[in-house]
Amino acid sequence: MLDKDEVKEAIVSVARHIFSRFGFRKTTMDEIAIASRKGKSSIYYYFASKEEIFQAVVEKEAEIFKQELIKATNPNDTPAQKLKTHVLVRMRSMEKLANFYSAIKDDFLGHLDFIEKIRKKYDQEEIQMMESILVEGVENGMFEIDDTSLAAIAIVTALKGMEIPLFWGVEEKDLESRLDHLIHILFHGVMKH
Amino acid sequence: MLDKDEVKEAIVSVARHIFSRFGFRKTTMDEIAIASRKGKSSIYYYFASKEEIFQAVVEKEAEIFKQELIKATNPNDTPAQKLKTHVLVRMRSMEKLANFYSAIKDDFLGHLDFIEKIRKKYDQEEIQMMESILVEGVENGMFEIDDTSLAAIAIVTALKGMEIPLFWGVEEKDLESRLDHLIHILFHGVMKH
DNA sequence: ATTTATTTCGACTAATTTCGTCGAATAGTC
DNA sequence: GACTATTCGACGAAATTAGTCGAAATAAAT
Repeated sequence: MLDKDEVKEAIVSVARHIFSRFGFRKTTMDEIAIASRKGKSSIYYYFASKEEIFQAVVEKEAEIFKQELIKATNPNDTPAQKLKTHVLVRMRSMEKLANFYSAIKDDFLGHLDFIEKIRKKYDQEEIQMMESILVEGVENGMFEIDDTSLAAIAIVTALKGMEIPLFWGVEEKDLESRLDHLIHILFHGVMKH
Repeated sequence: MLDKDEVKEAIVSVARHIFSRFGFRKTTMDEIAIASRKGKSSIYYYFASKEEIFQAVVEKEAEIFKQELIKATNPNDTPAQKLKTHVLVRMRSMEKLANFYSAIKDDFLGHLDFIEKIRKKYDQEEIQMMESILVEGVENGMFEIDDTSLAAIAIVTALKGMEIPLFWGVEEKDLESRLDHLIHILFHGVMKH
């Protein structure tokens, strides 16, 4: 017999696909069921509601996002290299998510409070990652920062600011050059001279 | 005051955009209204129903398609050139429509009989265009065809067959080579030797 | 084999969404 | 001011959809 979790995984994967195309509101349970080759009631055997499926999808996206950041981190890199890699990988991963987020951006999702929770949790984790890079840089004398905690928050916040144009379809070239600028500014504002 | 037809045009244009993204079923009148910066009732002032808007969109697509074929026709070309141009322009225009058709392909549109009517009308017109090319070719001795009417139907039918892979996402390279083959076959089966 | 637990599904209902209507309000014209 | 053209909010009817329930089917356990 197939493991229950595997079935759930499969449903989430199918649902992610449909949510990416039609957003939350326009995606129906019947569509998810049919695409999963199941009856609608069978879907409810695994998930209590449409929101619960959506939550699983969002959590999976967030987890993949985090893993990509971790995977890209080479422990042997200098802190400066780590910082640059982090920024670049972050944007590349975000681009992959852009479809998904632009599909759901018109749905009113304010009533789904788990989204805010997930966002905060992963925010926190990314800030931790960033801070440990900064701390390492300070320790080996490469960076010069008074309050690494505040600096980490500031940098992550700045990076998040750069997501926004992704979802509103700003020209990519413009985006790349902005990214270069940001990296440049980060480095020359942060490197010991 | 703005002309009534201009407002209708604007609504059709907005609607085309939304239909392309969500298909017929998932597109709501409210969305069309909001995107047109109007109340929903105002839309009904110009169109009697959602179907009527959709019909206008389909007719516009068909008309643009036809105009592109006409525009691409250079009267000074040889019939052989005209035939080749027709085939190429047809596929290029079809590619532009592929989004629209793949968006609505999952909706059950069998109950909208005007679609069939429009299709038939433009079918007829394209066959006429094709036949006049063939006739011209026969008259100046370039082509050798017994029944140009039947031949025109056969060729247009073959071309329509090549639309299908467009909507199901076959590899483009494969498509291009198929197109080359078709043109090649058409010519060497049709040119007087 | 029989019982028990797991999984699927069709049919149904309640809640929501959406179409389309109507009458009133607003703006533009004579 | 009267008259027409246009917009809109509120509403009911119809359709769609989320979620339930019990029964059927399938697999596991005894």
